[in-house]
Amino acid sequence: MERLTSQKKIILDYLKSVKTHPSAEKIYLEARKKLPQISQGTVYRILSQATKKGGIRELPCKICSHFDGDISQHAHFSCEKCGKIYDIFEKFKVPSVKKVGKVKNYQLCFYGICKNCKK
Amino acid sequence: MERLTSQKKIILDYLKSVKTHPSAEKIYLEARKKLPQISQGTVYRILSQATKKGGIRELPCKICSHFDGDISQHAHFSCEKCGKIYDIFEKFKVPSVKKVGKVKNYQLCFYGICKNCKK
DNA sequence: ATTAATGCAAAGTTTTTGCATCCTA
DNA sequence: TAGGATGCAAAAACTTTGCATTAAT
Repeated sequence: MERLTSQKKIILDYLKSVKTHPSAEKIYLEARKKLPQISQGTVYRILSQATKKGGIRELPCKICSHFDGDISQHAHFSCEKCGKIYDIFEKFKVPSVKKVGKVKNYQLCFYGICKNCKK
Repeated sequence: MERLTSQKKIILDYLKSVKTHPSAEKIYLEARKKLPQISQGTVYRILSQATKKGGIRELPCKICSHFDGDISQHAHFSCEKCGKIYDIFEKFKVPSVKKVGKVKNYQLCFYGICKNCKK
């Protein structure tokens, strides 16, 4: 049976508390503030386990994966300049793709320059 | 000024000719059939250059990037079992995200099990 | 007590890069 | 023939993994 360790709690609590879609590296650095001896391997293991279980969501991106503690269906906007990932909660109609297969989930991501960087 | 080399031609021609969204590794192996001495570094350089110029599109995925020679706006279905990436040409309405920033392009990808694997 | 989970470090993958050389324009 | 592009190999970046040890149940 799965055990709730302090490492797991700290990582998942952090992920649920932020809206910044942090990378594994960022999560590791953040967790280390509370648990200085935590290792990157553990962070990767916990993140991949939680993703598999569906408790969090992984956002595949060119450089490295980012993680989202909010598993409600929503889209993202990724700024190509500052790297920030914004949440997009506006509703949108997705096409039916039953012909191709059974969809478990999907990802919609916009790429561009955010307002902050455009100034 | 940019030069058209045989390496570039072979890679881009290949990408335009297939509908399989090959990975960089696959493209390298394919290109090597025609140009045995081509190197992986060159393949990566050509792909990233063409992506930047907008001639091809990169599909970021967990394991490694895949590339699409079709830059028309369309969605994808990624089979979690066989790894195949299908094209979805059905139209769909995307939300306006002007509040967040200027969108250059976007990516919509469905994840699930394809009909072929479900059999 | 069991045994799942961790820390550590080594190894695995994918991608990038420096540099001498080559070849397109 | 100038300088952009390549091949090669080394290095960087990200992630996974084996194993002895720790700690949750």
